[in-house]
Amino acid sequence: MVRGRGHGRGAWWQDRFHDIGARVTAPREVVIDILHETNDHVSAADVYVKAHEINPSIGLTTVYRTLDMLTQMGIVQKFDVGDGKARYELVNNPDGKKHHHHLICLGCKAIIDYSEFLDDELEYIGKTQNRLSKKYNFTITDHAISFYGFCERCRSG
Amino acid sequence: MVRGRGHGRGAWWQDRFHDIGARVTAPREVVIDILHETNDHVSAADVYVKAHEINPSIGLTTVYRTLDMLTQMGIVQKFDVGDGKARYELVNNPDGKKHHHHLICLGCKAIIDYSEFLDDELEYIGKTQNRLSKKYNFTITDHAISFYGFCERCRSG
DNA sequence: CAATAAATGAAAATGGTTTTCATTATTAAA
DNA sequence: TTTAATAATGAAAACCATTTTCATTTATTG
Repeated sequence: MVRGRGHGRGAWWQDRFHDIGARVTAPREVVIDILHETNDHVSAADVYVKAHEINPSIGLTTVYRTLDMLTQMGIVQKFDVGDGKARYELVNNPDGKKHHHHLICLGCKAIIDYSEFLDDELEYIGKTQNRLSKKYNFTITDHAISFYGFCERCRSG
Repeated sequence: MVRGRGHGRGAWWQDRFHDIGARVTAPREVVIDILHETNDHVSAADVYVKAHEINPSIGLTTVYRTLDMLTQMGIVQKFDVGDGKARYELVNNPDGKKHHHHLICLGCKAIIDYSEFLDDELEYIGKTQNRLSKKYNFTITDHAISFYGFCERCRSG
């Protein structure tokens, strides 16, 4: 069965949209395509610039609305580095990038992705998630681990 | 040796200030006192309201500046729930509250603190932190673990 | 094809955070 | 102490990411 990275009728995320009664529209396709093609942690403005190149009629408002919707659906993770603008990235998913976490420099706000040591993580997170969801009667859909500190540059600066 | 919760001359954080050549001023004392007395995740505005009750001459700008400074020093952790305002809380410290992490509801943005299962965490985080700081030549000063999902209310809603 | 409802974009409004700058308070020096 | 140098403060203005409003367009349903 061919599914791959294509976005034809039936791409995985379109099913998710249909499930909740949301329409699959051109602007939404563009935004999701951009997220797929990016390995960065993009801001809404970043997405807007790229979307605008592809289709100048797409407005910033729609980008925000789409990113919010995707976040609500758990398709995108929104997070904050501390520089005043939210960042977005695709959550682990059939087509998406590998599960990873962040190393954030408090000096220059640089973000390093790491995806090593996932075995240990899986064990720890799985166990903890189970215990927490029981204890607090909470449906857990995602998690984030961030380490803060200083990169070499900012340490010596 | 009595240290307790007092903030007389020599309180732990004042030493930190002196170390970096920052002055110990009345507004800064007020802000730090407020953080000590709060178990919540306060916004800058929250701190401002309380500070203003204690000393009406304290301005919002100074609250922001003090919180930023404390964040830079690693005394306070700044984080974002996704509702547009930054939250602040004291990091684990001699006087501070217990090490904990967050369970964040994507529906109502409620934040549940949990501090259970710290033994497992200590093991996992300690190991991972070591490996990461070596591999990425990064000085790690702090970490955050957040679980996202839906509380009972928002799940059934 | 018509009717209904959802989605969109432009512009304006919002609101948290930062900057500016003149004043005040703190520290170090004499 | 008093004074000089410098850091910190507060009010107001500026900033800027995000949200709201609303008239228009587009997608679905019958």
